[in-house]
Amino acid sequence: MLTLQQIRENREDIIARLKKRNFDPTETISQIIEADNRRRQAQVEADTMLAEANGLSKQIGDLFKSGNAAQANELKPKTVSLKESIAQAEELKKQAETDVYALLVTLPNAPHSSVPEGKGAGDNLTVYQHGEIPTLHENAVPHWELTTKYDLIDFELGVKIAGAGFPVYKGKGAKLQRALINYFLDKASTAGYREMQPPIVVNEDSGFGTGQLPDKEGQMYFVGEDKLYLIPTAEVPITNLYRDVILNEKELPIKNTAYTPCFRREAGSYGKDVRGLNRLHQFDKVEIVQIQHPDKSYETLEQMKDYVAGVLKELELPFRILKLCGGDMGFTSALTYDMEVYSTAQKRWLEVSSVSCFETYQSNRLKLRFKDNEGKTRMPHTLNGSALALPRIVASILENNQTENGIRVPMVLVPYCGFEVID
RNA sequence: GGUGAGAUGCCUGAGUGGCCGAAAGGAACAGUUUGCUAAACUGUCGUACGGGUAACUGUACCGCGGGUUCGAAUCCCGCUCUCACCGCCA
Repeated sequence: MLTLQQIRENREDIIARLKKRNFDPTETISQIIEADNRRRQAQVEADTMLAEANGLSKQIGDLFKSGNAAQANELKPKTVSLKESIAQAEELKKQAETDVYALLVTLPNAPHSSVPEGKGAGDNLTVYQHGEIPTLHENAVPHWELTTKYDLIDFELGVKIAGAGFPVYKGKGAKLQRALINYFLDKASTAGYREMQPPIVVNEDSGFGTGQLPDKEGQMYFVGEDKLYLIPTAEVPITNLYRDVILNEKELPIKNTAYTPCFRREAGSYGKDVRGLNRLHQFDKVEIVQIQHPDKSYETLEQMKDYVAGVLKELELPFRILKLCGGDMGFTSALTYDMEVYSTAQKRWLEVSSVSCFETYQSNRLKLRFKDNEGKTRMPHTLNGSALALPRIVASILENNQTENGIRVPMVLVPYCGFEVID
């Protein structure tokens, strides 16, 4: 979430930036500042009285020790009455804190100044496009037919053992999955990311740290008996590795990558969006996460964007990169690039990656800080991106590379899966 | 699942009612010095929220939440977590 300091010190700037999300935070921000003023006032009162009470207690102790029990006992009632006033002031302070917090969590991250204006997906800015859209043979079909034709993925079987959106990958389909995961991880390692293998369930504190809780509660699978959430992305465990941590500036940037299955309830999705591999309850993804110095985070975001673009090029897929407009950005992001590959058979763009800079929005929640070279404690910026999510990559490989005689595997994956054609 | 022990600062670890925001050692950082991939010495060395132009200063925090007391790291209650042993098991 945004910090009080940001709001107090750069009020107008924050308001202007938030307006890009097509809502006016002016009122909320006034309320936050009002509540924070109340909090400060209550704290001053409480602290003053506490100081007095502490002083009295000390006096009483000294008196007892020097044998002046009678004098000490005289002072006691004074502290008792003080205690009541203190309790009152602290109650006010607590209430004001609760108010501030309740308001603060309703505010999304403030978009970066370069974020384009816009209401929705139609207003996103295409900043890059690469690759030829292939011409398919006349019997070309969408991936959900190809997966059946070549016996790669069994959606029905998944329904039987779990439910819709939990596919079973079979034979070359399963091998292709494994090849992609290994390829993505190897690429990330080469780019300097440390490979990690985190738990795929997280506790409530972690869900809060990266911003999934409280507002996206219904989107995560929850194991009630143990109060654990199935992760919707590796971003959650990997970023939470650094919850309550104070780093040294010299440690920055921190670069981690992880493959994990991802679980999403996708409540409310329907229609062509959920057909085949387009939207699943469980899918595989390799995530890259960085923690970076605030001065370098946007430079890093560009590098991460270019990194993902490089992977897509190697996979020989036609893709474009969008800079999301204010109206289409995620709640916690300050700037997001989406990568979309073109699915020739479905004649639509499919989102396969999202690369974002969160500035201090996550750090603040995580209590993630670093000591800068002057010894000052500051918050670093967090960034992450998919590199990449598998299902739609698989869908577009199948669809774009289909021929009359089978599906051609991208060159770069051949060493990983051990075959050149799916037939 | 059963039984027992424990939770203190970056780490180890002392502290059982006021002199404790907390000993000591280690690590880390800065400096001094030494002709050798280091040692010795000195200093610094928790976080958060306030007040103050500033120097400085107040408050809270010894797993979490309550309670007792003029006063709690220290006593009491509840919770969570960790460890050990047994049982079960990949």
